[in-house]
Amino acid sequence: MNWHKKPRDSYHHGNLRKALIDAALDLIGSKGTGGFTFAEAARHAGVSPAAPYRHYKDREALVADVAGEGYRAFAVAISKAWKDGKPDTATAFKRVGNAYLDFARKEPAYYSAMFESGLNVSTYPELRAAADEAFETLKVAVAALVATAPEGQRPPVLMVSLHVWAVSHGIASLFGRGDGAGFKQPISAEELLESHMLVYLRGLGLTI
Amino acid sequence: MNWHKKPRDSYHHGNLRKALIDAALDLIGSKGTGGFTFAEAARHAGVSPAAPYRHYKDREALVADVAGEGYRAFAVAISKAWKDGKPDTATAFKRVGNAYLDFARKEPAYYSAMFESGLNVSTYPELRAAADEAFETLKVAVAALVATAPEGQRPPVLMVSLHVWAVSHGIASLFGRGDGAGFKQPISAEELLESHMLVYLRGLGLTI
DNA sequence: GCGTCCATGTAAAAACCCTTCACATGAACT
DNA sequence: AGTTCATGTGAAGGGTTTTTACATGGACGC
Repeated sequence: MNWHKKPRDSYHHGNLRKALIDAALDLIGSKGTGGFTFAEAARHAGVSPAAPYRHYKDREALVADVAGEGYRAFAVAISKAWKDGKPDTATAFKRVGNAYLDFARKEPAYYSAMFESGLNVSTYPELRAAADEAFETLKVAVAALVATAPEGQRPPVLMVSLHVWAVSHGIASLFGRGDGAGFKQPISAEELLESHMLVYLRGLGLTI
Repeated sequence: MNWHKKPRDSYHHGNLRKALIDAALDLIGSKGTGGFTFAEAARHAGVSPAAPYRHYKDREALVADVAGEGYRAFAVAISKAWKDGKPDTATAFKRVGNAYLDFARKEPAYYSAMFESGLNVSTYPELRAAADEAFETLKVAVAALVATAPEGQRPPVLMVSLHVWAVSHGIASLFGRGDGAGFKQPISAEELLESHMLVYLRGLGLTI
C-alpha cells in the first residue's frame, strides 16, 4: 500500500511529529475536534496508520500536544497585544481583549483543542504548564491595570484576572466563533467585551 | 444475537426514543460527548445498532436532541431559581447565578451536549428554539434587575443579559466543572461569579 | 373477528477507525 | 564495516457508523 501523498524519499519521515501536528490542525480546523481522526492525520503526513504511535501514546495525546501548542501560541498573541502596556495601559488592555477574541476566531483548531476537546488538563502536565503560563501572561496585563488604582483601593489581581479570563472566554465561546457554531447576536463579540469591561472597570473604581 | 440487557417482551421496544436519550445521558456523562457512541446507546436500550436510525438521522441528531432537552431543563432550572424575583430581586438574581453553576456541575451530560459537542446550532431549528427560550428565561431576571435602576439610567436589557450569560458561562466552563476538566483555582466558581456581579452591578450604577 | 398497512426493529455488509504486535529499515555511533 | 535502536510497515482484532433488504406485530378499517 502506498500511503504517500507526496512520496517520501527515505523510509523515515524525518519530522513526523511536526507533520502530524500540522495535519491535526488542518483536520480539527475543518471538521472539529470530534471529526479529527488519527488515521487521516497519518495519511496527510504520508505514513501508515501505525506510525503515529511511535510519537504519541494515542489519539488523545496528539490532541493534547496540539492544545499545548495552542496555549503557547495564545500566550504569544496576548503578550504581543499587550506590548508592554504601550502606549498606555487602557489602549494596551483593550488590545489584549481583542486578541483573545481574534485568537478564538482565527485559530479555531487551537481553540477547539484547548477548550472543547474534553481533555482532562491534569492528565497532561505539559499541557497544564502551557495553560498556566498563558494565564500568567494575562495576569501581567491585569496587574498593570490594577496598579493604576490608587494604593489601598486595588482589587486582588488574581480575582480580577479570573473575571477577565472568564468573561473573555464566555464571549468568545458563545458569540465569537467564526464558523456557524455559537449563538449569533445583534451585538458583536468585540462590542460586548468592550462594553462589559467599561462597566466592570467602573465598578472597580478604575477610570480608564 | 441477543442485544437485550433487560430482554424486552415484545418485538417493538415501546419507547426507544426516550431510552436512547437516557442512555446517551448516561454515556455522555461518564465518557464525554466524544466517548459516546450510537452503538453503545443502542446496546443500553436493548436494541440492535441499526434501530436508532428509525428515530434519528444519525448519531449527531441524537446529541442534538439531548442538547435540546438540556436547554429545556436549563430553562426550568433558571426559572425555578428566579422564582418570580421573590423575596427580592437581589436574592433571586443571586439564586439564578448559582443555578447556572449548579447546572453545569450537576448535569455534565446536558452541559456537554449543549456547549461542548461542536454542534452547529443553526442546523437544528428545534435546538436553536430551545436555546433561545432558555436565554429568554435569563432575560426575564435581568430585566427585573435593570428595572431597579432609576428611569433614564437603565442599561439595555439585551446587553446586560449577554454580559451575564457570558460571564456565567465562562466561569462555569473554565472553573466550575465537577470532573477533572477545567482549571482549578483557589477561588470557587460561586465566589468568582458573586464577586464579579458585585463589581459589574456597581459599574452599572445598580446598588443591590 | 380478520386483514392490511406501516412504524419499528433485525441481520448483514461495506467502509472506516483505533490500537497492538512482530518485523523491516536505515541513520548514527562505535 | 558492524551493530543498535528509533522509526516506519503490514496485518490483524475489535469497535463504530450507516445503509439495505427483510421481519414483526400494533392499530386501523371493514
